[in-house]
Amino acid sequence: MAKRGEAVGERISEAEHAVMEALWDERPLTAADVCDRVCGARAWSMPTVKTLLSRLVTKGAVRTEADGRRFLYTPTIERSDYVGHESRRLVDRLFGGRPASLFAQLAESEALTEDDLAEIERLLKELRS
Amino acid sequence: MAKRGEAVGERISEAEHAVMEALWDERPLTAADVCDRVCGARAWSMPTVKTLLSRLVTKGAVRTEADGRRFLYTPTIERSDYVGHESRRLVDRLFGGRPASLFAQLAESEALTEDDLAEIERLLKELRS
DNA sequence: GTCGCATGTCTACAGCCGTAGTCGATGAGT
DNA sequence: ACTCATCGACTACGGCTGTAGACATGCGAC
Repeated sequence: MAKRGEAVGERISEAEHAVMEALWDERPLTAADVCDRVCGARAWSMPTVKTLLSRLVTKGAVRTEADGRRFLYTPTIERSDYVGHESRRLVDRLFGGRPASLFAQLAESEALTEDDLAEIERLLKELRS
Repeated sequence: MAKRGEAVGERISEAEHAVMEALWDERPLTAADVCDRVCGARAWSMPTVKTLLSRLVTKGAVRTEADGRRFLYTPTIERSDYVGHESRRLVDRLFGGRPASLFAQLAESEALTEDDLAEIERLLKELRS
């Protein structure tokens, strides 16, 4: 069994992630706001969004703030942290922790466009400065 | 609901992935062989491995071949395909499909060692040749 | 003051995942 | 031939995930 994380370490599922994206895009949001942003794309109903939000609150990834009788939801973890965490997880799981292997994989599978290459080159130079 | 893939498109879970790694490392293997390779690290029992193997067979990720009364298990999908698929999934989900953003993220979070940078630089040059 | 609508909570339920036990069949040794 | 160890198949079960219905409650309009 995977180790159970502490405060912010709970795994965020795919559906929950969609809700997080909405909250990262703009915060705070009410449940209705979130539904406006995701119910179209995922064909969800309000109850579904409510469930996901409360699960996220339970997991500690989202915080609520009372606003009259309703809640305003705010993410407690930042997108960059989440993204960084997930990226490292992938690199560890599939590339033995070596980011260069990931890069090689992307290159080999021709997933890199000329723009990507140029951008990466630019970043590399920047890092070397 | 996520779309249900056809022949080889079924999602492979984390535990199943560990079994796949063993099979990618050497094939074909019997269930006992697989257990030898993973039961230590994951503290699994034989029945667990058997279950995972049959689920993988059901999902079409592993093929069996009779050998007397036992089975020899062989992966039907290659590791590089799986790894490429998962990488692209991550890039799509978290980086808007732009690999350069992934790279930027890794750089920013200081997940790149000097060796990684050198290696990536080398690969870049190679691609440009 | 009453009624309805908006909102969160609780409950539900099927399917997948992690983990494992049990059982029937079958090949191997005696 | 008989027994025993193996091996796969079937069954199990609690937890998580995706999805949603029912319900209580309380603000806002009249």
